[in-house]
Amino acid sequence: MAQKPSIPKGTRDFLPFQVNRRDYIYNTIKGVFKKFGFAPIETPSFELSSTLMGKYGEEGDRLIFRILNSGEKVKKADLKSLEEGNLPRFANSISEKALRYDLTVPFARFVVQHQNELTFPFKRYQIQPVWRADRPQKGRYQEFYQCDADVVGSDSLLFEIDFIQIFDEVLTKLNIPDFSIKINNRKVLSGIAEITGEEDKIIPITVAIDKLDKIGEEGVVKELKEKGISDQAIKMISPLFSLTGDNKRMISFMKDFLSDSLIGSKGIEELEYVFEKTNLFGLQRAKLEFDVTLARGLNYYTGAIFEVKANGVQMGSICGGGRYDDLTGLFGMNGLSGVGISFGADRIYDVLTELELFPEDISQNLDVLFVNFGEKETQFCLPIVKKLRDNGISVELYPDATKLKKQFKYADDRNVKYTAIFGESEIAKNQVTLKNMATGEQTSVKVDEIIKSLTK
RNA sequence: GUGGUUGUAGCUCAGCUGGUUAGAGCGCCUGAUUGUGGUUCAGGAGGUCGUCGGUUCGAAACCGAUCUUCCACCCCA
Repeated sequence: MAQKPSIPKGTRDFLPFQVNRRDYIYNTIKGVFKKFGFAPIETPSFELSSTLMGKYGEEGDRLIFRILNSGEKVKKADLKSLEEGNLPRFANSISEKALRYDLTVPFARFVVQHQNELTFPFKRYQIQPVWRADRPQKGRYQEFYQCDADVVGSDSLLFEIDFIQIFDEVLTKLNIPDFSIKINNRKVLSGIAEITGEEDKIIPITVAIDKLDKIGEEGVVKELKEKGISDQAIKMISPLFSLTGDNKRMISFMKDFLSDSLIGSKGIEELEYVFEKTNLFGLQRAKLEFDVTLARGLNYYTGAIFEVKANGVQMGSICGGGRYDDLTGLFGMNGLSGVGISFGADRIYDVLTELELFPEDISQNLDVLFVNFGEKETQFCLPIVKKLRDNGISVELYPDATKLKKQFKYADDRNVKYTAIFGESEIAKNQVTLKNMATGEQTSVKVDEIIKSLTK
């Protein structure tokens, strides 16, 4: 018996209307990337394990999909390591490849490998699927697409400003009514750790305060204590919990707060620059917000950190990004600063669905359907069909001369704009009857004028 | 990775403390309407109750395993 077919957890099939909607998102993003001077690249869906492992922290390693060695190669299995409980070593003995976990690390590898073929600063965009062995939830899949734009080879803050505009422009074009671009700076976070005398605990500190809006001040204090942060340090940090007001005010507060920290002051200076320059031209719909509690991608970000949230929708962040000063250093090429952003296309899809923001016409795959009346009428139809197609109009002639009810229902299901009726009586008058499927209105047009009336 | 949750027709869901032939709405197909879809009416098809095993005279229901869904952690797009 045929078993019920299924697909692995956290993966999805896409129906035509869904692919149309996804393409609409990708094309919008691509258009803006191109406008800002980014060029496309692609990298393999899987990399050598050694390229990926250890680049995302311990958590990340756990979530990387490994590819089992093929055929005879599994014989290399290091059974001794398995017995000794050394699972990473055992895994490496049977797997030397892994599915791409994000687009940033493969990009760093790409830049190092092709450094002599690239012109710096090198700006690329890349839209490809990535895989994570995470437990699926709503808006979290094991296979999903990332749409990244990065620039390497420049530490100019002008790129941070460009990326803010890219976020703004893409999401405005997609018609998302209300969204916030949150920005912070890793140097500010370092500064906080420094002035509290807990420099080595920067990660636990920032991870804890990142949860402020979720678990509240008490929760954060509790977590800080659990991580072994001194009471004195917690007391110093606590003013940050109630930091509110406009960006200018928060920044000036942080400026004082971090005045004893060189690195912290540098972070504030960078933020000030970005805000000041962005204010010169303004943004369309985005709210640009400084958020000290924002702490993402700490494993490699060194400067700006971005996160974008759609307001009024229950959904995690829809975009992220930041600056990483030495990503290519991991592959032996030092001193190249990079900054980049990523659009979470799948989440944007869910937001657009929830807010009903997809345009109607993107699910339209067929402009005209010709009714099939039989062999004789087909003779007259085919040249017209050809002519319409040559003019960029998508046309089908129904494959069988079945009853009209069925043909019209097919046209309806296909969401066709016009049904063309070219039967005996029309042929006699050298006219075609065009039925507008949305309004039900029928008009007779001369055969020579079909294209004119369809393209107006 | 930890704790929980879900699975019955294409879809959304009923189905009582285990008891004949498992239901509804929507969708689908056929006809009313042999040159007209979206409305209406009449009829029809469609289910090894996620899968495997166990308990029982008897399981959609109880137990176990497994897969899947969603949720909270962890982390993250």
